[in-house]
Amino acid sequence: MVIKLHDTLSREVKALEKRAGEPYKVYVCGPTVYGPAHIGNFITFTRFDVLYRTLKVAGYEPYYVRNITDVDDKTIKRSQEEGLSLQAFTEKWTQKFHDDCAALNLLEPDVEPRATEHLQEQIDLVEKLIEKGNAYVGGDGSVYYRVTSFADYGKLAHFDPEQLRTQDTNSAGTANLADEYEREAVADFALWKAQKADDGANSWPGPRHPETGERIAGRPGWHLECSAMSMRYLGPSFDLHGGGEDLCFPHHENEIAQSEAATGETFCRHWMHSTHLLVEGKKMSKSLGNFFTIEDLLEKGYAPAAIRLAFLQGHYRQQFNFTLSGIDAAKSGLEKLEKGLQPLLEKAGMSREQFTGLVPPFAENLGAFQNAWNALCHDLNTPAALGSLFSAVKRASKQAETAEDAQAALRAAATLLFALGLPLFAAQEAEPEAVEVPSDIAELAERRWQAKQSKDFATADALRAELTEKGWQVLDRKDGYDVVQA
RNA sequence: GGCGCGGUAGCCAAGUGGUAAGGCCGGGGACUGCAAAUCCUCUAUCGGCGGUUCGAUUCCGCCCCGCGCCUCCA
Repeated sequence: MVIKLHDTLSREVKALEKRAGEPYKVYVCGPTVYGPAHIGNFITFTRFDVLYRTLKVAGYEPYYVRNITDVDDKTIKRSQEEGLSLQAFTEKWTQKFHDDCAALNLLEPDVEPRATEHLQEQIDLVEKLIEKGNAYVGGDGSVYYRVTSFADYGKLAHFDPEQLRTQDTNSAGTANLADEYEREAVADFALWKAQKADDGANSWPGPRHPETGERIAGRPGWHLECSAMSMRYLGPSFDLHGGGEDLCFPHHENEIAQSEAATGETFCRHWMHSTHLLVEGKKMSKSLGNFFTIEDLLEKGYAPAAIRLAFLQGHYRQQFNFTLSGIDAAKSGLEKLEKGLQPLLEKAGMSREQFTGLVPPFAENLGAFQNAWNALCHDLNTPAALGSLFSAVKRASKQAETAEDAQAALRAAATLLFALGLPLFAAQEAEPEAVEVPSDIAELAERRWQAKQSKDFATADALRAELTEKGWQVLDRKDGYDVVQA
């Protein structure tokens, strides 16, 4: 099956081309580990996870690289504030990131390179750019990329190069001239930042100065690590590169400039960007109280699978409004899917464990689930896929006549659920039990049961009302009853 | 200012030149003494005004409203 995706560079929905005999090479810009990632970060990573899974199911044999940026202004500053070494600090947050990824059922990338572990590749790249005339040492001793040396600069973000060169204010309206003496042009960006006093111990011998031949102490600039690491693991030209929409410019634009100037080859054939989310209708911010980490949501009692489903209810190129009530809705939806599959499991003679143990993909007709799959293949349309998935579960239950039918439908369902990364039947361990029923409540419930047994419904109803008032609910069974908190 | 996106039922959200998927919530019904659960079922002419067309929610133009990037924020 061919997957089609919108490409930022051409601004078209294009078929992804798998090169025979080669894996499909994907690079996604991972987190900068200076604190807990928030749901905005994770909706992006979840979307790329769905892409990765979909590529797997479709037979693209994806090779997925997602980096960890563990050196920049923020990581250095915060580690110093906490009195930790950069390494210890970033390790802590990397671990936290991994925990959250696992909670959200994100598959691990094939490689997860860290910036500080690939300094040599970055230094080599800078030296090559200096050598080719694309980079220079600025007034402050840092190495800058000469934007005018790259004719295609601006092609990804579709910005006018001339305007970029001459733009003297940024979008906040502030002057863009702070370091005009350090750089030749305002659009030039740092490849290697010369050591500063407040960098502390976070300095490495860098590229050689073109005149003195001495290594410039400092640290890599932003953008550089992604060029160096993507080419290290995927080669000078690979298939797909992605990240959040904010990375389109300047980050990805600069990656292209660095990489293509150095290699002369097309850096990447397809660019995918994930639109930012709104939370409760507003841009997420701490002051508005709508800023959430995964941990925040888990502490509020939301199930990770419900969070994931809520993420997928929106299309990756469409502005999406994430809400807490949306997670509740997703939770109900998840339960509906599980209940909807029950008749198929029974007909197929399959247990829940056997079902969740199925390892897709299955190369066969997807039957009722074909539409859902088609939606995923068409620009990763997860909302449409989910819509079709719900319909398909219902339809498959009705249509399945034999155990074989049911089994085939379940394999198809498992394939779709794998692609979406939705773990069903996983939340069972969260059963209540722990809640103790107070003795007075238990006594009221027992009296109601006795009243009911003796057909004294008036008393039974009165007792039920009393229990409800106290926040408890009686659920009758054929041979008894349960008492739960309302 | 430059580039771009969106406005579809109470909420979330697909989609199509020929009168609109799905999910949540809510209503009605069936079934249970009641309740819960379950099952069935119901709820939109697609921001406004023009144009093209046999026919537009879907194409074009204008307008209104909301939003994103151009800030080392995914």
